[in-house]
Order: sequence, then structure tokens, then C-alpha cells
Amino acid sequence: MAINNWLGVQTEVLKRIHDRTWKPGEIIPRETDLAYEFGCARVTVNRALRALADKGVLDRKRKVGTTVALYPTSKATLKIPLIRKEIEDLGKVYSYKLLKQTQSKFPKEERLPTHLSSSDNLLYIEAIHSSDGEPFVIESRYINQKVVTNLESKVFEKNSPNEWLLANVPYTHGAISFSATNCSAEKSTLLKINPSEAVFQIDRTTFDREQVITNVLLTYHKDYQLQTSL
Amino acid sequence: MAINNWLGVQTEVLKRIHDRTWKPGEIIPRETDLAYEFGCARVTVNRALRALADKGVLDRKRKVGTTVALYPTSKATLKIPLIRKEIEDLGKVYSYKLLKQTQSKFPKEERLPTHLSSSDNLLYIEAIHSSDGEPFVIESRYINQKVVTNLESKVFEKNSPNEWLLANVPYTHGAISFSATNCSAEKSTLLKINPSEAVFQIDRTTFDREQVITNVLLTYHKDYQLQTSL
DNA sequence: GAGTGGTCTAGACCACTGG
DNA sequence: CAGTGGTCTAGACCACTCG
Repeated sequence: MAINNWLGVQTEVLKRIHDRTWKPGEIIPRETDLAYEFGCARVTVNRALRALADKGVLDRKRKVGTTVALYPTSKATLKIPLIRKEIEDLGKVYSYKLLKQTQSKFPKEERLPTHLSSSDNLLYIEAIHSSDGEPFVIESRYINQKVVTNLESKVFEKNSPNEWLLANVPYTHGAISFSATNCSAEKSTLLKINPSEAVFQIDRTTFDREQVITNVLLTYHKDYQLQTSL
Repeated sequence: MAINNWLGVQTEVLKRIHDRTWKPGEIIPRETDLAYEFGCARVTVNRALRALADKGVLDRKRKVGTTVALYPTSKATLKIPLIRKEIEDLGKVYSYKLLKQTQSKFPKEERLPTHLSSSDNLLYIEAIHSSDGEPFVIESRYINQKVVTNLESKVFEKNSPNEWLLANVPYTHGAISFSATNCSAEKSTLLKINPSEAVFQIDRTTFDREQVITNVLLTYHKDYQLQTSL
């Protein structure tokens, strides 16, 4: 009768939330009681409830107790894959082409790269990733050479700066944003779509502590979808 | 000298990855050894390493050991907030307006709602959420009345079906996708933007086990960005 | 078969927070 | 101050997976 593993406890708790034994906003029994009821250690219950709290299904507060979240703040975990891997996983042939690589003390682009100051010593790179020869995504990137110092002679002719950076420059944290925009004329040519067609964009900046390592703007082909599950 | 809490262990491990004591792809010492070195229990090390594996920083395999991820599969956790809450958190005044509510055995929209079959008994709802009176997002939703049976007389005049569903119909899982599209003429009027302007869309379907509860398409105002951190 | 991570237990103490 | 979750420990056994 005993539920003596944390996944079992989690399932049982979810069941009770689902069949409304415990209703949204209500407080559920404390860990000790549940442990007694299930016939397992408190730590096991703790593990299960903590996992559910991480998912946003439960709210936990010391002294108060554990409540069923009123509005389960849907938390979706997006995996941001390597572009190469994403394409290969679709069973397509991946290819990469460098378009531009310039020293640019001052980003002269239409966009102003988030978190970068114009005084930084920046390397600008533009490249395109293709799937079975069809344009997939344009990578437009600034690299902060104050932080990334070992790339002087490095040329990203054959390999995406994305992969090189991931493997060679560890980061502490990052900021990322998703948006839609009307494609610029220049990029629409590269992506082989009509100008001002709607395109999906990802803007990502990674940091080493306080310093920006790199900022990248990914402009995807038409109809690109970022998918995940809840 | 001992590191006797799991956050401390995590920090130390991250430090070593960061300063390349442990390089990408390399195997790190086993839990037992680390526990001995840090002077703490193995479970504590386990907790720290497990958390890092969840984040995608480490790869763990039984018998083999723990390795530093070659390409840290950036995992971003998106919080999908309640629209009302999202607007209120910006310090704006939230308002909601129902536009349409029809029984529709057959979705006659341009889009084909993912995961729904046309034979289902569907309720279609269209509504708009505003921020300080400015259009924020259009909610366009199908509800499966085979599953959600207690809403006969329910009218979503004042309240978003989103909130009602969250509080009243528990779900087991969901699928979600993000994309960009050129705004339809009809919607552009509602959002007060130019036709065919690029807009950000979220398509979400929630399930109760195998059955679809609801599918919603959210079409955001121009310039909307979904942000998160790594 | 053997080595690694995965988990459980029982008991203990800590940390936050509401009254 | 008291009650709740948060965490740690030491030891044990299990589960997966490689050779």
C-alpha cells in the first residue's frame, strides 16, 4: 500500500489535484502527514512536492504550508538547440556560409544590439545556416573582444561562431528574447522570401559575470516555429 | 574548508567548469570522490550535480559518469503568465472584451487548430485583451465541450476563458508553439496596426490525458517580445 | 559482472515567516 | 515564538549500462 518513491508520490498528488480532492488555492497536508499516510520518508515527499513547485503546480511557503497553485503559471522549458543539430535532427543536410566578418568598433546596423556599448571592441559576423540547401536562419553576431581575446586569427569560414563560442567560452548567464518582425529587404533576399514578410527572431546575449561575451540575432526562415511542451 | 550545502557545491562545480579545470566533454570525478573532497555527504553532491544536469550544463550516465556538456543545450524556462497579470505587472490597466462566442462544429477559420478534429463539439471564442486601452493581444480559442461539460450557460462576457479554464479545468499536459506571421486584415484592425504587419503568435493546446481540452491562438500587438533568461 | 548514478530512510537541525 | 518547509548526514540498496 505504501508509496515509497518520489515519482509515485508525485503521481498521487497530481491525481488528487486533478480529481479536485485538493482544489486550487487550497492548502494540502504538511509533508510529515503525507509521509505518514504514504508510508515513506518525509524527504521523499519533499522531493515530489519540490518538483511540482518547480513546475508551478504548487506554491510552497514556510510556516504557511503548500497550496495548489491558483493559476498554474505554465512554465515551459525551451531547449535551444544547436542550429546544426536542429537541422540534422530533421533529417536534412546542414550547411553553413560566412557572409561577413568585420572589425566594428561601432555597430552600424539598424538594430542596436542589446547590452552592448558602442565603445566596445567588437567583431561583427554575419552568416547563414541552410537546411538541404534552403536558407534556414541568418546569424548576425557581435563578439566582445575585450572578453574573447583568443580569436585573433580565428576565422569563421567553415564553422559557426555559435559552436566555437559554446565549446571555448563558458558563460555564466544569458538573456534571450523572441519576437516577430517584418523582414528587411537585405535579409529577405538571403532567405529567399518576399520583402517585409513576417519572420521569427531570437535575440540572445550571453555574459561572463558582468561582461557581455556576445550578442546574436537569429532571423529564421518563414514559417519557422519554436515548439515545446508543458 | 568544507562545502556542506548543495548550492555551495554547485557554485564550486560551475567555477571549475568556468575556469576550465574540467573541460567540455571531460569526465569529472565521481560523486563519492567529490563528497570526500568537499567534506559533505554524497547526497549533497548528487543534488548539486542533478540540478546542473537539469540545466543542461552536465551530462550524467550511469556506469559512465558525469561529463561537462559539450554544447550546453541552453534550456530556457519560460514563464507563461496570465495575460491580465502580465499587463498589470507592467503597471497598466487591464481590460477585456468578448468579441465572438459561437457554437462551431467545424472550425471555419483560416487556421486549422492543431490537435482538434472537425467532428468535435466545439465552442469558439474570440476576445481581446487591452493594456491601458491599447490592444494587447487577441485570444482566439476553441473549447472541446466533450471534455468541458459544465460551461453551458457560461458566458465569457466579463472574464477571459483563459482564467476560467485554469481555475476550473485541470490539465495533464500541453503543447505550445511560437511563431511569426503577417497579420490578417481583420486582426490588424482590432490591433490597430497596418495590415500584414508582422505579429508574434503563441499557439497552445492543453490536454486531459489523451483528450484535447482547448486550443488557443494568441496574436500579440506589434513589437511584443517574449523574454527570459538562461 | 562491476561501476556509476538514482533513490530511500531516519533522524536531526536550520531558516524563514506569520502571529 | 512556533510551525512549516529546506537541507544535511550516513548508510544502504536499486537500476541502469558498459564491457
